[in-house]
Amino acid sequence: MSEKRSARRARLRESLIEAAHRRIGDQGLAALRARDLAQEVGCALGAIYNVFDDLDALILASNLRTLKALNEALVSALKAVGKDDPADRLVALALAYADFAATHPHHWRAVFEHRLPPGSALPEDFGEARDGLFRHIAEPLSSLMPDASDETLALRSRTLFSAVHGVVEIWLDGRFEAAGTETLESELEALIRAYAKGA
Amino acid sequence: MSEKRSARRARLRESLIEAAHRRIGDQGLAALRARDLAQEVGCALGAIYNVFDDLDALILASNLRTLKALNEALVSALKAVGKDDPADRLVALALAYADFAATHPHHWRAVFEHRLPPGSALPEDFGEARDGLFRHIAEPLSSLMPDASDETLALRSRTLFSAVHGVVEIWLDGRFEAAGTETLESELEALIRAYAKGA
DNA sequence: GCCAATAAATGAACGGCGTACAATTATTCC
DNA sequence: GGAATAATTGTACGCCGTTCATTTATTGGC
Repeated sequence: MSEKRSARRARLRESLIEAAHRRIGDQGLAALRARDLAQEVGCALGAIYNVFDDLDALILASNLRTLKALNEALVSALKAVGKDDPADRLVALALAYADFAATHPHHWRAVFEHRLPPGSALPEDFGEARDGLFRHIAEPLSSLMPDASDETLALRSRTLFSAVHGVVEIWLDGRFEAAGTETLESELEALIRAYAKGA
Repeated sequence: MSEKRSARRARLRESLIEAAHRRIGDQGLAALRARDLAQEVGCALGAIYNVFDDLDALILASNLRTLKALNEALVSALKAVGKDDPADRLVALALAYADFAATHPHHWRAVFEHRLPPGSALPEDFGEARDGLFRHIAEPLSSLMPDASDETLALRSRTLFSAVHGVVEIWLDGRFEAAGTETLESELEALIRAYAKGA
């Protein structure tokens, strides 16, 4: 059996992703250092590049975890709210999104801050995980706009997601005086209720 | 007269800001290099640090220009639209914002991408220029929500700005398939019309 | 169980970055 | 004109991600 090799490889990959995820959560993406990671997982500096093309690939792996955790948070928020009122469901999604961002600010920021070098494309699974976020919105939105085609529904979903994201982003940004989370939540709710009412 | 000294100083500052602004516009913030700047304006590498504390200060100076240009774009958009319908005015603002971002993507991104080292605060004039953007929104919004207090009006302005910003950001982001500008514009208009109708 | 073949692990070294600094040159003021 | 002062210079430092020749461990055939 040639298990020992691939098993060690997999274990190192896993340790590195874990360490990177933890460090990003603690200190933010900008504080991530290859040398720190190597020391933390107990491998040589060069060993990182044996299991990852570069740090970008490692960051993407960590960010993928964040996206999956975020997705789960949205799913359970949808489970906890009534199925009747689509506006309620949209509000629940937005509040869950804001709560996740406020609870894991560094992880959440890392997903949107990180930029690949120009020319390289996002891996497929990452794009899929991101698109999955939009889809949660499409369902209640279709109740709200019964005449809309699937295409415009997809567009509107992405737009509404982006709007909520923008509000959360600017409200949680350190450059603005940090307002209480209650303010953010009531603002989000006001935005979405108005939008739902007008749609 | 001790003009020669301060005049030279001012000229160097100006040249550096100009060069940085141009380079950011051409290649983006991430491609900005102190050595390139020094070569472009014809001064020594160390001379930069004689007129700026560090590159962050220079970037902030360039970003301040961007903010001022953006502000002017919003002002002239408001001039070109009727004063009657507040929804029209909000739409005009949003479209002008999107147009500016699409026309000067690197400059626009630099304003929001750039992060100061933790602990240091934004200069006053920068914060003022940024807050000025919100104020354009407050005016039509107050017509839309005549019962709202000044405080909630300020909050709603910031929220609506953030929402529009988020939509533009995610639509112009290279990580998403770039849709046509018309799509972005129609999405923004739909978002704001619905919001205005429901408010 | 041994031995080539092959993959993995190592850490010193590379090139590029922002910034600091001692030495040099220019400007100011009396 | 010359002492005092400020600006300019470019080398050098420390840190970064990444590479690579070398060493070490694992594998599959006999």
